[in-house]
Amino acid sequence: MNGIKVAIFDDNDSLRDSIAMLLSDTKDFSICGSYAHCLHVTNDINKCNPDVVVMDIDMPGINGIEGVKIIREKFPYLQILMFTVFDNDEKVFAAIKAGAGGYILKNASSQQLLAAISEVYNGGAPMTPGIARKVLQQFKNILPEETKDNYDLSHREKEVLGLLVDGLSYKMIASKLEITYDTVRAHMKKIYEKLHVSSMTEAVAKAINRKLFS
Amino acid sequence: MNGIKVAIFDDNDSLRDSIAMLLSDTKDFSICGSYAHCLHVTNDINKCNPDVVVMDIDMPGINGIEGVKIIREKFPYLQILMFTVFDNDEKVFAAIKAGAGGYILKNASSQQLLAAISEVYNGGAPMTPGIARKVLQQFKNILPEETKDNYDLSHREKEVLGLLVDGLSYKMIASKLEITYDTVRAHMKKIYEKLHVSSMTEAVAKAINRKLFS
DNA sequence: AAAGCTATTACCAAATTCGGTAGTTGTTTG
DNA sequence: CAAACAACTACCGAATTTGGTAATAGCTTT
Repeated sequence: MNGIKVAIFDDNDSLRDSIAMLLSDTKDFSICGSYAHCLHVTNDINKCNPDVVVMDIDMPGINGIEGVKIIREKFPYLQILMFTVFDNDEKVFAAIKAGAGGYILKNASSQQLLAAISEVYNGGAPMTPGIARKVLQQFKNILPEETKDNYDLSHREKEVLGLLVDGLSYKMIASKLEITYDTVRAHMKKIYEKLHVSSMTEAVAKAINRKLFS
Repeated sequence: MNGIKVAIFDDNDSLRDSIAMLLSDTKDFSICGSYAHCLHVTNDINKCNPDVVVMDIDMPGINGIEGVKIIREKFPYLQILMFTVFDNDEKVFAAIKAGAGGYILKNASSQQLLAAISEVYNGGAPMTPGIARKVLQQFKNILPEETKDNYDLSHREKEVLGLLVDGLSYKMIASKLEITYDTVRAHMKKIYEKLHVSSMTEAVAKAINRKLFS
């Protein structure tokens, strides 16, 4: 057949044509749509029904990241490969957050682009080495800290603190745990002591920031 | 010269030998150390002084992830490539958190292994497609929510909420902002309304979780 | 068996928070 | 100019939180 069907969104006409040409020359890929902007992205995709979308970022009207968001909402399983000149953290992370499945830079070779389209179609996450490193670095940073700070809370105390973080009052916690209001208070006192705080807000803030909850 | 110097840690003797053989056959790589465990990892690395470490996970005594942590502490700039059979989230994320610069599975081809060593050495982050997808997926999930949820807080309200998150009481906030206690209350009422909450704890939890503060 | 820890309940008094209502002032916007 | 909004102040009553002290029961460790 015509292989992986690709749709391109990029405001650079000649680049779009080059890619279309490239894809047409292979037997594993085919081009099913080529658009200069994302203004009618939903319609466009409905019409050409691609397997993979190649998406630029800098486009007039709706930028590529917004475009990805729109596509994600309407076509949750469609794979999207970002193909752009931007390699700054902000754009990269925004694209991933929006739901892009891969991110390669425009200085990549034709072969790399084809390989990336194929990879993203097959459930991989192709990235330019530098991009991959950025992602890994950032990922490492925001990965939940090991809860070395257990603060030695007992099981019950954690339970109470958890409910507190969920916004429950003493009374509600008592009801939920089927214990007395005064028991909840006793636990809270212990928790305050162990966390070195003296109010609900401080306890909640510390619990969340120390990744104990939520 | 002898190209990229590689040290291998893997308890499978024959696999280690295969890799050593493979590396010796190329001009771009050389093997400088081959070890069955991480028990003397610091010494080992000091002796052979590699550019890249290829690290298995399942090893007796000290596992590969612990090994990575040790290496990271002593040799912050040494690149480490995980090379293992494990493709479960827990191991993958733990390895990244520990400081691995790449993660490929043992079912990869020789060529892919060589490419990965080269890539990790050159500042990339080689990953098996499935691993990359896992990372991207998880990354997407824990990436800070877009602050689309600004909740339209006014400048003053943000200020008040910020102090609340820091654990201050109404009275303390009033004092800090040099306004009346009742004014603080007025702001709080607005904040509650905008955040759709009705207690300090809920406000704090929402503020932190929505990345509005701290 | 004594000591230590966890979970539980209880009461008091002071401090703090919450919801509602109401008003002034100054700035921005249609 | 009128309307809308942000910042500010004020009071009331009810609900909630906080700190202190005290006690019982079960379970584990020494």
